Amino acid sequence: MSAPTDDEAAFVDEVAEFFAREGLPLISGRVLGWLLVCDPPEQSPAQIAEALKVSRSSLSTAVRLLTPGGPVETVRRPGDRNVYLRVAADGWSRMLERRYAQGSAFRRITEHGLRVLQDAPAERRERLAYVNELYRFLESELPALFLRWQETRGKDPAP
Amino acid sequence: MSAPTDDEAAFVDEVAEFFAREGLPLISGRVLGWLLVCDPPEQSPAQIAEALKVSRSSLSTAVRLLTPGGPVETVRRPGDRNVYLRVAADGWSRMLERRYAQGSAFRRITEHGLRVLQDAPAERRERLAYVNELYRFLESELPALFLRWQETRGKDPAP
DNA sequence: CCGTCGTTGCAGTCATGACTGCAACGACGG
DNA sequence: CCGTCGTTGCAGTCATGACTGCAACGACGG
Repeated sequence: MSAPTDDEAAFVDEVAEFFAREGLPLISGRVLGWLLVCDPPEQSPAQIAEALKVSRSSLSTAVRLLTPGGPVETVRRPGDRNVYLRVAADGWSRMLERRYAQGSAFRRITEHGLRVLQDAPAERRERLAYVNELYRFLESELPALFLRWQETRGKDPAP
Repeated sequence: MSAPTDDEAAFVDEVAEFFAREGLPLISGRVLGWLLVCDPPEQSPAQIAEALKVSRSSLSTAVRLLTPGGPVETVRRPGDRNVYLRVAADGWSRMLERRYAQGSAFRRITEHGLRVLQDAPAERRERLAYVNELYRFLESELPALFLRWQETRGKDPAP
């Protein structure tokens, strides 16, 4: 109940490994994986720390990376001092949306570069201008993509 | 000519910093930034190493991360033993496409998780099933997005 | 054949950050 | 008021990987 089976542990590690390649600490990834399969689906930090065999302090910092606007949300129950964590209904698409939105930061960098080359011949600015256009294209198209997702599937998040 | 101006160096570092956050080594990011603005646009490894003040060996390994199917390509000129590097005309969208395609790896992980929960009640599988659907959605939509980009803009890459 | 170039491997340095374990704190239900 | 919980800060360990500098090599134009 509070400990993962071998198969579940293997899955948890796969998830962690995947997100580690994207810069997330290993423990954060394991929390994410565990919250996807654990039973019950809402667990207190203490339960998670025990299930994953990690110290409470590192769990606390690991959760902080997942919870403000991320794929994990916090639940409080009246008359219960414990805090519970669970995967947020729409948190995953929010996370991906935010990751893709990172591209606009790079769009701004390319525009800085174009300002630096302000007086250079057009042919020298071409490379940067091309990349800038690509990011502007994605920036204009991706929100519509996620909107379409919300419409088809994301409408019915459980309370 | 072979050394960046202060403004160019600042731009190069911005690019490097951005890609460093995505797991790319600092030097690789600086090479990428430099190749976006340098003059001439094609430079030999020796020239780049001098412009960026890095050792040739680390430059060589840094370039390897950018060049096989990445945003940088290698050019050889007949009667010239030097190798030249430049940003590939369509390399940038290829790079992003590949990055987004990474999602299918995670889709496979979610399917592994669903197999692990094969005998669990449907309500417990819900969380994973939702994430799985989201990745399947993106996997089906993103290729069309890049295709549209190729059609509108990517048609005329310089030889 | 000589000299330069790009690559690769290796030893070694250095910075970073993930993680643990402990202590201290505020919150809060009993 | 007591006890547990979650959080935060801190010191300390450990692994990783980025980078340098050197040596060795093959390729190749002169």
